[in-house]
Amino acid sequence: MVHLEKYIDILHTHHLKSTPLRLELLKLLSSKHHPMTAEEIQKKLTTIAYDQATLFRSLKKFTEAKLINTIDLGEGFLRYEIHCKVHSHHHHIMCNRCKKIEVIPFCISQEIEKYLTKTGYTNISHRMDFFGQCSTCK
Amino acid sequence: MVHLEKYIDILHTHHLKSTPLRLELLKLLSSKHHPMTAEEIQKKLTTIAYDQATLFRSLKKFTEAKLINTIDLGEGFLRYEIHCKVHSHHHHIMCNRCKKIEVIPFCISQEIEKYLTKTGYTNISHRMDFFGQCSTCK
DNA sequence: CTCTTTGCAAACGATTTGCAAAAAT
DNA sequence: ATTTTTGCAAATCGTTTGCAAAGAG
Repeated sequence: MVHLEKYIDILHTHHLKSTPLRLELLKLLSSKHHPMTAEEIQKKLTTIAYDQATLFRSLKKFTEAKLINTIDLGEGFLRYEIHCKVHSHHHHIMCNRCKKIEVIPFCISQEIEKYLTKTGYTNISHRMDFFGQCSTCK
Repeated sequence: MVHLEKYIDILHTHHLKSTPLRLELLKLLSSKHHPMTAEEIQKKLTTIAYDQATLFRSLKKFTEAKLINTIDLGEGFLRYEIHCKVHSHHHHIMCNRCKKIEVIPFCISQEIEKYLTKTGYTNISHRMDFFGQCSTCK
């Protein structure tokens, strides 16, 4: 109970009420710096009872509050990853074969963003994902 | 009839049998260098009768044959664009407000691909999409 | 003639929704 | 006390599938 207060605080700071599921979800996502699917989350979150709909609602709330990032690697479902200042802006590479996901800890969008700014775009954001065969699958 | 032979040829070159839907679909996608949704395609393809399932099957076949590119901008549905050597490798920017999609005619992935190659990845590909407010929506 | 493609209707799977009850602050 | 969150069940929506009939080469 005692060290859950950290997570209660985080939720409150983000204007989210603290509930059993939200605490466990935040704890889980904080422990893994890895984009998890809803299914993976459900398999891990076995200590409490909750409904699937509630999980999706919490994930949406967390995303809106920028507590987590929603990641779409074109798999047909979404992944969720804690939004952490330490690994701030990064990208991912997923292995074509084993589906392992790794972080690419830097970005290279400046040239395109400069081009887009000149073209008249504002408020520019981007998505950039890589795919390839990892060294163990080769 | 006569100038459809061009499209029949293209289909055959790609080992695809020529059918009324495939011809019209190829003609439509060739006329627009723009990533269209299945719904948009259906609204345009009114001269012939066909089933939705057939359309999706044709889109999948075309993609496998690399006649078209399937594009996922995270909208919850896919878009399809003719695969054309003239605009070969490019990316897209979509306006946050009006959803207009424009082509970014160049790429900047070399630095990351070099990094990934060093890390042991082979067969690297990527996805890169930009989002922002366009000049008319500003 | 053989293999591929089609139409139809039903299935899919991730996510969302309506609603009334329960919980958080 | 008020607002938010939950559980349940049903719905949504883009896309896919099984199957037997039709069409292409």
